[in-house]
Amino acid sequence: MTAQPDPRPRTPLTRDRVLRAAVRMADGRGIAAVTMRNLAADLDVEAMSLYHHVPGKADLLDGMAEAVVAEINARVGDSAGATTPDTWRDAVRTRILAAREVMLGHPWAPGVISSRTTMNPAVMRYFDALTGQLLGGGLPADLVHHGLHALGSRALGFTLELFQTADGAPGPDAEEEMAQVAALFPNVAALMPTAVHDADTTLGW
Amino acid sequence: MTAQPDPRPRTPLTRDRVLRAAVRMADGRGIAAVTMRNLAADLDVEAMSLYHHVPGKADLLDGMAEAVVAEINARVGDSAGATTPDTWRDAVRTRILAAREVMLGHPWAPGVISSRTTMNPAVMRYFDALTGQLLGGGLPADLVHHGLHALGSRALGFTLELFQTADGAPGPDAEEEMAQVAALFPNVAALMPTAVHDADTTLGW
DNA sequence: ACCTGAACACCGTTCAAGT
DNA sequence: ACCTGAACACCGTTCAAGT
Repeated sequence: MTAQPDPRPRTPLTRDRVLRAAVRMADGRGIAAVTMRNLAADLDVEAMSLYHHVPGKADLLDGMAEAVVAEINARVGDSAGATTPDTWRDAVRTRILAAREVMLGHPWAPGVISSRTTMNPAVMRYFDALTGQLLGGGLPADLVHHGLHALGSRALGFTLELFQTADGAPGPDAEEEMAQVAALFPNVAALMPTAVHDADTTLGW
Repeated sequence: MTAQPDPRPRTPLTRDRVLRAAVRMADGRGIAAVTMRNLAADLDVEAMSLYHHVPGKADLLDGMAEAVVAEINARVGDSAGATTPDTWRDAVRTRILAAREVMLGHPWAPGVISSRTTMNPAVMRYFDALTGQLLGGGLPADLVHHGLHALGSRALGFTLELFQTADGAPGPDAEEEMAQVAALFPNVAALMPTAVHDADTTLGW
């Protein structure tokens, strides 16, 4: 018997399907695995087919960043309405925690988002809503502006960690390492007792 | 006449020479031009020779980041001594302005520094000195710790800009674009008058 | 010890051709 | 319109060989 061609035509490729597959692949196998070729294979398609739905790799990354922030926007949803001087603190806090939670599900997103140099609509929408909530709270415009700068990436729920040891998890001789670091960098070492208690509040990178 | 071989042996390759060439190349031709092959050609050497002085591309980037921060440390130099409650503000300000100035000479550095995930000694030294100056000023440890977090990359003299239009320079129809943005994102637009006056205080990216 | 040439296993992307 | 195969012009890196 000869093989029958599959009667059901496979679901057609779409920019949206491509982006969704890219996000899923980054979640599961890391951002480095997201190559045009891998992504195509994952979609059972030739690499070059992707170019009919996405202009190129750069646009793919832009789209992935946008998809994640859109996920945040969707989660905050209609609860992101107007604020008053009484309610803005909770509203902003809720928003940023939502962002943080979404980022935790896409650990590659902070890196990708901050590597994109051009603004994207979802991020714009996010910051616009956040700004609206701050202004609604009665904060003067210049304070809001400087506040957003001061918040930096924390406004999107993540922190760019400058401090990070070479080996992620503390090894068996962590104490000895600590002692060496303390000797070389006494001032930073003096901060350690303070730093430990909220070590779990930062989102890695 | 037959060509005589150059009697002077060329200056031997060195990790330091490799890093210096990489920094110079990134300054002049952008970080994207810094490939192992380009770098080797620049040094009149075969690409594979680099691997005798640098373990790989990742280490090269680490080294470049370290070189730039070391340049900052060297510039601040001995003026980075002890502070008192009276002097710490000026000292910290001077330090950060020095960092900023060095970064302006290496526009690729912020991107590279924040893309490196492991700590490097020069950055550590920088933060240790900064921490020392803050503690010397009499600030309590927990405030210093949170302050460093709040400062984020600004402590190193640069800001990760989230806002940036697709086309760097404002084009001829910038006003029309502005109007469209304002309509879509009214809250951010409300910040514009505040934002303009210090537009030149941010270090691009 | 240091440098080289060739090769390997990848990239993103273009092009001409298929359906 | 959408997808394909082959090819182009690159990457970083390994290896065996030269000096």
